[in-house]
Amino acid sequence: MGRAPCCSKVGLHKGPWTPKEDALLTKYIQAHGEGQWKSLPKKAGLLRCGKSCRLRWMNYLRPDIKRGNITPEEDDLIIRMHSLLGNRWSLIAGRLPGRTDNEIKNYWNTHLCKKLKNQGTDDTDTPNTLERPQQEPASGNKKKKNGGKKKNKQKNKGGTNNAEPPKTQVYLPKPIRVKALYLPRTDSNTFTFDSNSASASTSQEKEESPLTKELNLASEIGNMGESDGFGFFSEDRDLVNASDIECHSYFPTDHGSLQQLYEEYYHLLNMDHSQFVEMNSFGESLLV
DNA sequence: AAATACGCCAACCGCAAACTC
DNA sequence: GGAGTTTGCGGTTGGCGTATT
Repeated sequence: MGRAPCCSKVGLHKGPWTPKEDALLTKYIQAHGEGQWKSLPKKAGLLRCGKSCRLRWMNYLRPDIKRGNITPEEDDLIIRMHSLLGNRWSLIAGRLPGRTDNEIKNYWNTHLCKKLKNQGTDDTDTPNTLERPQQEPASGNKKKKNGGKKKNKQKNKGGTNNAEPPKTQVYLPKPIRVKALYLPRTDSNTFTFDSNSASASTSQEKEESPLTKELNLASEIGNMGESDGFGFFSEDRDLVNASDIECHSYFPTDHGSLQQLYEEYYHLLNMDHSQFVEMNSFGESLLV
């Protein structure tokens, strides 16, 4: 028996969020900040599980979410980042300010998958330079509930396509959790976020990572300073109201600079295999 | 106009990493 | 160091809207 679903508690709402719930959640987070997802629903007066609240906030309610169509530049970047990183949606999303991993994942599965297949590129499974260690069929034993309505969308994702010859395994930085910026809270915290503390905590991170330094350099070169940018792997997503916050952007939002960063990625990930040991720590460092 | 097929995307689920004690 | 808890990620599903028959 697996563990019980997190939302199995009697009385918890599931399914689409109502405007009222949205308002409650938004109001609570604006007052108290993100985090404490487990206890948040209770405190906010929501009959939802914490996970559901987090998801709703991250994917829909955050004020910095960019709505609207994916631009051709973003489209292009997603394709190329995916070719390097595979299904690391959160990492890819981290390069696209205002886009969420869910959005990119959906976009990939609905648009780009087809597009690439039509082009014969079929980059739908694995990165062309790297492969996730021990990449397994992600959900081979998951039951399919709705026997039939769906058309086996993305069924063979992740290597269930058995007959494929074994690919050369190359080091890939193991998928890591993209950690949100830590925001110190106090009891009376009203979730104001001053730029000094923001840059203090992030500069700390910068100092720890050689690649981050490089990327910061790239950022400086590449027209930095927009207030709506996200951090690289630190994801300044704790920003509740971007308009209130002056925050350094480590990464560019314009396509030219994204291109530059992509090239850095590409270079990094295509290093000679003999350098992988070194790259291991190097790669790890950029994911911290 | 009705039925069916398909596309899209918000939300759920399970797993595992990170954190806390 | 280990157990328990919390958080984040990626895969998958369900349901609504639109297109096609």
